[in-house]
Amino acid sequence: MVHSFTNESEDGVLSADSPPCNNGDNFVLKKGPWTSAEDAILVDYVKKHGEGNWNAIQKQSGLSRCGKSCRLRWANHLRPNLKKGAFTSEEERLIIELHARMGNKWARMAAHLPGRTDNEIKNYWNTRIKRLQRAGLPLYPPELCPQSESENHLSSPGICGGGNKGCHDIMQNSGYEKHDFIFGTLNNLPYTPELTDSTPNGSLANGFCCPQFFHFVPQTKGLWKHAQELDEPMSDYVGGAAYEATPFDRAQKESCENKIFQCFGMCYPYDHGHIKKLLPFGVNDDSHFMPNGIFSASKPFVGAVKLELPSLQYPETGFGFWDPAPDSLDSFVQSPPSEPLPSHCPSPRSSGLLQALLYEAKALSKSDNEIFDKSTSPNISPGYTTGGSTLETCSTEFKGYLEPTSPSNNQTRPIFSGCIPTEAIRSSFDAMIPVPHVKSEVVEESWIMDGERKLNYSRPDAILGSCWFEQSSSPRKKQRSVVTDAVAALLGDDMGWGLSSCNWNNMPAVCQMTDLP
DNA sequence: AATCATGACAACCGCGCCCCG
DNA sequence: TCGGGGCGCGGTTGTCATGAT
Repeated sequence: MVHSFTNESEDGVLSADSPPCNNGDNFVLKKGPWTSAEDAILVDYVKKHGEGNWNAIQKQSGLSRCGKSCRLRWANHLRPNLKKGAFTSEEERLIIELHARMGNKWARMAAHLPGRTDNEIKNYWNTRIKRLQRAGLPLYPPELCPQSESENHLSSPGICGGGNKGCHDIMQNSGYEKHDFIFGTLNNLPYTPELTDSTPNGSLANGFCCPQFFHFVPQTKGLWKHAQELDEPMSDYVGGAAYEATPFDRAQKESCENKIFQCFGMCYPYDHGHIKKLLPFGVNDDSHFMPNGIFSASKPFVGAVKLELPSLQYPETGFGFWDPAPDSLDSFVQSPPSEPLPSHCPSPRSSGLLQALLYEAKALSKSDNEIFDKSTSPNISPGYTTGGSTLETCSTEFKGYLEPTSPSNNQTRPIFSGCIPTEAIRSSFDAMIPVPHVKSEVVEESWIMDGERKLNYSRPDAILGSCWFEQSSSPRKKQRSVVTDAVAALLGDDMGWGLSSCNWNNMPAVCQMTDLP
C-alpha cells in the first residue's frame, strides 16, 4: 500500500479523485496505513478526551487524519480490550447464530462479541461464505432454519449451495440478510428423535429445512423488521412444539412450510397427510424425485433415504449445537449431533470422524486391499466396526434404531454406502458409518436431462469420483479446488454440518458439469 | 528451488442512513 | 427543514501463506 498525502473526501477517505477534505485551513489529511506515532497520538487523545467528536481530533491533536479515519482506527485497532487473532470456536458458533438471527448486521453482531469488530466479523463471514459455497455446503447448521419470507420460488434447480452461482450472488447480496428463521433446536430445545410429526415444521422442517433448500431472497421487510427489532437474546428462540407463540412465529412457520413445499415442487397449502406419502425419497419410485424438486430423467434415483430414521441422541450434553469450528476437532469428534437428524446421516461426528480417520490411516498402512474390499463390499456385515469403541457404539445404536423404524430396510440407503470418493475417503466413510444390512445398489452420479449431463450433487461421490475429473473441462486447478474445498469444508470447520448434518441425498442437487466453480 | 496461482485475511474506501442541534 | 457528525455496511485492495507446477 502506498502512503499518500492526497486529497481526502468528506469522510476522511483520501483519494486523488475526491475533493479536498481539510479542516478549513487547507490542511491536507493523510490516508493509508497508520504509523505507530499516529496511533500514539490518537490513543493519547482518546485517553484524554474520550471517544467521539472524532473530527476534533485532527484539529486538537494535529493528527493528519480525518475524523472517520480516526474513528475506524480506534475502533478496529486501538480500542482497548480488542481481541486479536483467530476466532475461537465459541465465537464462530456465536457468529453463525447471530448471523442467522440478524443477517449482515455486523455492528450488532460485534456487540455480542466483546473485543471483536464488525469488520472482523464481516471478513470472517465473507470468507466462510466463500469457503462453504465453494464446497457446496449450506451456510447454516440445521438448527438455524432460515426461511425466506418472499414467494420467490425455485428459480434455479440448484437451490442453495452446490456452487450455484445464482445462489451465491443472492447470498452476497444484501437481500439475504433479512431472512426469517425457524430455530428448531437451539440451546434449550429438547431433542426429539421422534419423527412422526409429518408437518413440515416437524420432521420436514428438521429434515429438509436445511439451508441448501433455502432461497435467500429479499424479505417482506415488515415481518423481518419486527423480528429484528426484537433482537432478543438467543434464549428467546423457539422451536418444536412451543414454536407458534406469536403471530410472527406463525408467519414464519407458514413461510417455512411454504418454502419447504416449494422445494419439493408442491403446492401450498398442502395436505399434511400427504407429505409422508411423498417425501421419503424412493417412496415415489416413479418420479425419481430429487431433493431439489427435479426428477431424474433416466434411471430411478436409488439413493433414497428413508426419512423416518431416527438419529443418535446425546442427552449427556443437553446442548446439541453444531460446532463449526475448524480448530475444534475434539469437539467435533465428541460433540453431539447438531440436530434431530431425521432421515439422514448417522452422524459421522457421533461415530468419531477423527477416530475413524486415524484408524483408517493405520488400516491403510497395513493393507490397502483389505480396506478396499471392505469399503466396496456389496454387503457389509452388521457387526462390522472399525474397531473403535465409539464406532462400535455408533454401530450398535444405528442398528438399533434403524430396524424398527424402517420396515423395509432395503429401502433404507446408508448415507455413504454408495459413495465412491477417493479410496481413503471412501474407506474412511465406510469406517465411520457402520452400516447393517447394506445392499449393493447402483448409484447414479449424474444423469442426462434436457440433453445435458447433470452432476448429481446429491452424492458426494459425484464430486469426488473420478468421473468428475475425467469429464470436466475446467482447468485442473479448478477441479482440484472443488474436491479439496469439499473435503476441506467437510473435514474442516464445516465438518459438523458437512458430515453430520448434511444429508448427502439432500445436497444441492443439480449442477451442470460445465458450470462449476 | 523457483515460480505461479489461489485463498485467507486485514485494512481501507465509498456511500448512505440516522441522529441531533 | 437542513446540515454536520457519527456510524454501519458493502465492496475493494493489498499482503501474506500455501500448495501446485
